[in-house]
Amino acid sequence: MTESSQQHHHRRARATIEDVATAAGVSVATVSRALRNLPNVADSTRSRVQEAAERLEYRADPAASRLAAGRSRSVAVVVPLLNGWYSSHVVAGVEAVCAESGYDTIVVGLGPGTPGRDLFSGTEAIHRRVDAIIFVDMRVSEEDLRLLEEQSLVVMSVGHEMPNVPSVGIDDVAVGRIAVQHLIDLGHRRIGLINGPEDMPFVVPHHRQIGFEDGMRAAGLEPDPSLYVPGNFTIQDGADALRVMMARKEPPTAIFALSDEMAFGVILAAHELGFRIPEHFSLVGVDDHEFSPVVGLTTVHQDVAEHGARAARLVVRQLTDGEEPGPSEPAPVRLIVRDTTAAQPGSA
Amino acid sequence: MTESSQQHHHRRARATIEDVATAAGVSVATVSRALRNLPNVADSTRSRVQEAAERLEYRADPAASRLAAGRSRSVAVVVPLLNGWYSSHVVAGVEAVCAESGYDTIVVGLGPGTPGRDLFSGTEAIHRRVDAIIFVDMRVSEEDLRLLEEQSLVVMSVGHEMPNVPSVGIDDVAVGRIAVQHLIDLGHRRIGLINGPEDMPFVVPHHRQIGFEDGMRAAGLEPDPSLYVPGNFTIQDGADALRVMMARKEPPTAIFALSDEMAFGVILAAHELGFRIPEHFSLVGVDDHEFSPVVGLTTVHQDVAEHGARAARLVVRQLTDGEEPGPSEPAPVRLIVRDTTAAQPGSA
DNA sequence: TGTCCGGCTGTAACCGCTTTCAATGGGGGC
DNA sequence: GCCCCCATTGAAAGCGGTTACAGCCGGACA
Repeated sequence: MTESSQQHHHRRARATIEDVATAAGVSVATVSRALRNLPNVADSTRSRVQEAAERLEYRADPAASRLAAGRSRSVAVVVPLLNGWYSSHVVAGVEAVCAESGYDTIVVGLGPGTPGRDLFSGTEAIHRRVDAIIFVDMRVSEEDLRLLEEQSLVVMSVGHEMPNVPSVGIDDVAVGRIAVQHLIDLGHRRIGLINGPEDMPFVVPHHRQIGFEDGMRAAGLEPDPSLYVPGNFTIQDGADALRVMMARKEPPTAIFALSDEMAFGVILAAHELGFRIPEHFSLVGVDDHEFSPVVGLTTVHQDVAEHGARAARLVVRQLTDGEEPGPSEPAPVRLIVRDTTAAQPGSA
Repeated sequence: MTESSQQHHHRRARATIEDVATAAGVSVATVSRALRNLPNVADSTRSRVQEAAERLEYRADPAASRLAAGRSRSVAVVVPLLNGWYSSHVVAGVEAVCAESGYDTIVVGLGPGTPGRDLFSGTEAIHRRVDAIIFVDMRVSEEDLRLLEEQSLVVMSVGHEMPNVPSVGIDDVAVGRIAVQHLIDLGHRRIGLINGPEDMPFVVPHHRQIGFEDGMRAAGLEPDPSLYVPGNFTIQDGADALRVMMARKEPPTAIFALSDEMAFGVILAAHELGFRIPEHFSLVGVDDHEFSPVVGLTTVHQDVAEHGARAARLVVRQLTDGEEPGPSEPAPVRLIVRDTTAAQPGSA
């Protein structure tokens, strides 16, 4: 091997649109149109351009496109916690359809853990960085929404309804109703609720509670708030809640936990306390976490990744066709009966 | 309210760098320098510019900056599964430091679930989209690495070592050794291993297995491969593995599961099969999952979010100072003894 | 056969910032 | 007091696309 042959082959510099134009014998404008499948390009021309592009391994520089076109072809997913079960599933769903549609997915963690941070201040504000923002489980102030509006960003919410913002999520009232209905059908009357945090006005747990109470009343039962124990959606909260409930004179015969993670805590604490499920009490959760089938947890299933996917689809459609999404119906949920619920012994 | 007053206040169009220049009475070049804290700007000038910028609510258009500067100020995190425990924690860590350093974090899911997709093909190739790529738990071909190299992208790996790529992760051999050592110290001799997948040559489980075997031999014990059960790191795999192990004539008195999720499966199956832990056998996992303290699982702790953070810091530093990271030492791990391990009854 | 129309293309003006290079001016050294 | 040097600043050339606008040309229509 001679000196001259050694690795002098360092690939030509990245081809620009001009190179392609030259190679195809057309103008850059035509290349641009041809490659983006815009109309008004003769078929023969288009294929000639495509060939040239392929041959040169041409890829449009996204920065240049963005600058010229004024659209970034990327969407931000803003979540309180990037490694939470719910958020990470939503992100996965969003990313899948964004990728498919040619959008970049940029994630932003904006929880209690990141105090000073917000989307608007600082050099690194969201400004002009993305075409759309998908909020997951976040409350956004009117003021902030107005700012986003002003930048004509497409906004979407997952898991939390906000006025004037299209959202995807489930009917949380129905979730509560379905869960409690199942327990009532099994003959349970004294049903405990492992609720959301008690101080903060989150709407998801609130709705589920409403559904729970609706369901009770529909069956002619009066919900007993002394059987509500607040929780923060962690497994530990579930475990703690069970201890509190079982310390009562008359413990519930069934428990509705607002999330599977809390239900897992219940299961653990039950083992420790010597209770057996469903012999001693029934338990139903919400989510259908990956672990739920394994522990046999009866739960209200929701397809969270699909929520993200759906949100992303709506966003992409709006970005593409300008088609504003109407008020969409809530994503489906369904009860999955497994091994943690059984008929209340004393009942019919 | 008269007709003319209605909402005609639509905020002035976004200020450009020129507006700031005019407002501050300097040239755009000076504004650019002043706002990015470059040297060679008089203090008085700088503050005048800053004031003007603030007053006009000026934010540099990222697309324009990117195009002009040739750097995108964003990094890609490529993971096999966006909603896995490990990946989502790494992503969280990466995002936190990227945000702090003014980088966007764009996520890419590139697992078995997304067959045709790769980083290089298609219009939406990674090309020129990011300054750096952080691979999480991914094997990347030499060929692909060469392509990335060519684009002079900074590359980093988390959780998986590759030749010629700086990586952050733990010493997986040590993990195996630590876990088994603990069990041996407790008097266990017949120790089961819930391993990685048996067909695929993943290095993480392999290293942990090596460590496991090293530890055994160091104590004068011969590891017994018939006590190895393959798994795929899911809770279900753990449960299944326990059943297999316990079906043996001489079941192990202790089990080392290569991940906490698999260990959870063991705990569940144990309940079902009527085994008590640690009375009937000891169990140690790896990860220190959020659930582990709650179930009392003894495990080898690793701070996964911190891995991501560390990787991001290295990347940012390299991007900023051009300082290539030397071979860094592995992140620390430590044994956390909780309730699933105890002395082997028959031992000293 | 002369217009008109519509499909294709090309020209060139941006998009908004970074950076090179040259110009300017004041202070220190001699 | 003069000259040189360095700290500041500005002018202008990109960065690599997109797109409004205008030109060209052949067929349909009268």
